[in-house]
Amino acid sequence: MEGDQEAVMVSGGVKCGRWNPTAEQVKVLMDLFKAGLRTPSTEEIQSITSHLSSYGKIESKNVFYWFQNHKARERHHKKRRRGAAAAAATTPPPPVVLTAPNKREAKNCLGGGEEQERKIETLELFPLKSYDLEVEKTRMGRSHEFKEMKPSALPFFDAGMDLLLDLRLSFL
Amino acid sequence: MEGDQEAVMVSGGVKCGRWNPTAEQVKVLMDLFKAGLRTPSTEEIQSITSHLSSYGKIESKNVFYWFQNHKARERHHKKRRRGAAAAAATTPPPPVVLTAPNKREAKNCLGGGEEQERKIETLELFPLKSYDLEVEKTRMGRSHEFKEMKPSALPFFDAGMDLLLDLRLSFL
DNA sequence: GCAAATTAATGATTTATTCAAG
DNA sequence: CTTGAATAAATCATTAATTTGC
Repeated sequence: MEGDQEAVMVSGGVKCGRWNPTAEQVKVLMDLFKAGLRTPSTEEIQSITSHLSSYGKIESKNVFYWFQNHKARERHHKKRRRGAAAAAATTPPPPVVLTAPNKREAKNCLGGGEEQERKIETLELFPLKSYDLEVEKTRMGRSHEFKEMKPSALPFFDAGMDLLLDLRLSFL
Repeated sequence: MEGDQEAVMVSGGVKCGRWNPTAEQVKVLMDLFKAGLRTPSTEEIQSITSHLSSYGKIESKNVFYWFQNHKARERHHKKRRRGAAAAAATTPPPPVVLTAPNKREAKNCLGGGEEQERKIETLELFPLKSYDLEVEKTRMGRSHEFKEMKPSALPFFDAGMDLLLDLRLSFL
């Protein structure tokens, strides 16, 4: 039961309900998640999407939503846990806690500070972005230090033309 | 005190913090909002952005965020009502309340159902998309009727190719 | 009168809820 | 019931107003 999950939409009848992830796709996504990826950047999303497209139809937004939902539901499931003995020993401690270039600075915490953000260090699933670059990007970081900063260090404000819809994806 | 709000960034020093709307830009946006536009579609956003770019630097996401924030804050301000005669004549009742092709179906309501969704019928600010088309688009509305619906009817994520970063912005 | 410090607005991001397809 | 998709509410962060001391 794992060989024909794709090829249901986009065949001729323009039948495109919602994305139905393939087993392989889910596996990769899950691996990435387990590795610590929570909020992939635009570039990461694109990269992931690109690679996952080999397994079947997929769009950037699917990847985006997947991480969003998975993250949210992971938390929610821990709190509810149908039965009783729930979040007792069900909380597998975060694997790696390296630099967190994606979050603000470190965030003043908000929900209470349950689980800090965690970031991957080396994901060998496929060459994503070379995470070092993220340190430079740092979203927008301290923009008050723009003094001598080169434009390359900027996020990607370049845009150049909204004609191509260069919307971002960094929400969350 | 109102003629030099632009031309502060994008001059040569690559100084681009956050978008700072021009008076004209704000005016147009405000007009659109007053006309009833609350959650513009991608195409509308693009069109608006395109037209507003004549007044100064602007990106699609700015337009998107603007509507989002303005909508949210309009509601919030009504509940709090700071001083007394603050927004006295600042709250003009909704002008037109035609079809609501943008929302789901009619939504089960959520906040309580204060003000129903309202939609513009004819915005003569500039030829947007020809709102008739919206009836077809209907965001996603009854997506269970996808039967013969063309992919063009999809929200906006149509994508076609993530290679060009056609991510959307409809979260939130 | 102006520039640093403080506050008020509001642009941008994240989290929580909701809806609906499978 | 599970989960992809979408929206609204809450939050953070930066810019403009405004105030204050000189």
